[in-house]
Amino acid sequence: MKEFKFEIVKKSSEVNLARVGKITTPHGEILTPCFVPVGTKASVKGLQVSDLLDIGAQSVLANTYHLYLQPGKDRVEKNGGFPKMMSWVNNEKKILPSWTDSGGFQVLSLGAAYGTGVTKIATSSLIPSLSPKEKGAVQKNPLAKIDEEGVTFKSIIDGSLHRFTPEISMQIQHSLGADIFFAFDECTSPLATYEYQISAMERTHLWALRCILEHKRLGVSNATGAQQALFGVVQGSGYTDLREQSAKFMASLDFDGYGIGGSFTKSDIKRDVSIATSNLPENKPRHLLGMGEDPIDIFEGVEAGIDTFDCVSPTRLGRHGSIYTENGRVDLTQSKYKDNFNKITTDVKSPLFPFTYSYLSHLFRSKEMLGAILASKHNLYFLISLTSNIRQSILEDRFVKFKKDFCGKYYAKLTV
RNA sequence: GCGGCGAUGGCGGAGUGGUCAAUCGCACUAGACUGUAAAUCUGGCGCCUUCGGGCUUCGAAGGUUCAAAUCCUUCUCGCCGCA
Repeated sequence: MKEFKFEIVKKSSEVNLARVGKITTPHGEILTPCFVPVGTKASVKGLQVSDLLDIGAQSVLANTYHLYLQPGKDRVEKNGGFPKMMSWVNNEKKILPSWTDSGGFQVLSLGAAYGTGVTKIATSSLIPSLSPKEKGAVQKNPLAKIDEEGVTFKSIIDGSLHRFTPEISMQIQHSLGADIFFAFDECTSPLATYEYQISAMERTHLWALRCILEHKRLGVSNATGAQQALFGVVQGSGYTDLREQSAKFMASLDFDGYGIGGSFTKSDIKRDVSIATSNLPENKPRHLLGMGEDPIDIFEGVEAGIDTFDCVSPTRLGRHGSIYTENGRVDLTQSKYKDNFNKITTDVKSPLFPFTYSYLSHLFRSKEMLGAILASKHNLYFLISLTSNIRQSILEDRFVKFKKDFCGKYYAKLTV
């Protein structure tokens, strides 16, 4: 069986940290930079595996907290792991590369952020001037409570209590059977104080050690029998000193690769990711956890030395009626698209190629599920293509021009 | 023709003397969404506004009352029953 491996295929001739790479897993290769579709509950919402193959998806990422709650780790294990369970296979029926997230994001989404409208990206600079949304944030009845040893979650399904520790997250992820999985970490709120960011980061560091020990103790995946790769997660939020400290600590541990996690201030993402990657070993892959709603985040992530991205935005935005176009993001539910009889895209490979704005507008207004499906597939196609084109542009030493051309169009004023 | 019931904002439908520009749902409209609590959520939705408030509304016209979507009279229209 193939072992986990990462090779740098080419370093960018134009941008310091950017590189083209290849991750080898027991279930195949992932060419980087690339975008990883999120299939939280072993389902990329709205899409079949054949759709994912159509649009060039190389791997899929599922979630530990959600699959643990439903259908439960034992059922997933008895299904042969989540990739086999969802038939994440190529045309030769061979299982494809996969990932699981550790539940660390739910520490934020069900904890400090729960019910507040706070997201991991702060729109304004950290503490002094909060956006109205953030000012109005009032925390009540969080579903996640953190202590030094782990996190107690209330089930989002039935309110029952569940305990996650680094060890338990490792055990669950061994049952889920992904090729690559993440250490259990604490994703903090971008609004937390500096003092809190330090204590949370230190806790995440201690948990990282425990994850490595438990992973070694557990050995190969109980679901697949394959050796899984464990990625440590760099924290530190929007503080450069903490990002550096966290990256150096994680780099000192024996991880197979690294996730850059936690919260960011929108304008500082590139700076903070660069600090993290600069302090990580060059010969190991870096994944930017949960980032990619905005194409500029992907460009800047690549410039900051990121190899892989995952993000729920393409499917969530698509379900909610927004699509990416080369001229920017378009909200198909706006009234002006009812009578727009232009084709949405000239790209024959997009699932939206045959259709007019008016038709998609109709699908969303009449609440036909096909609208959400098509838009989700299109958005994933858009981001997967974007990362693939970025890869090609680096190989051909024209990344800077590609970025300029793309962003010039995407961020110009909409004229649809 | 007689009797009964009904007519409320784009639609459905609350309200049956004062706290009603009028609950609520739908539709409409704008916004949000970055390791999925999300096929979701938030705002607006008579007219005007210096956002304090002002103005005109509940089939039509009159009337009672300090006060009417709510009570009375007539009319118009609709539905049901009897001829």
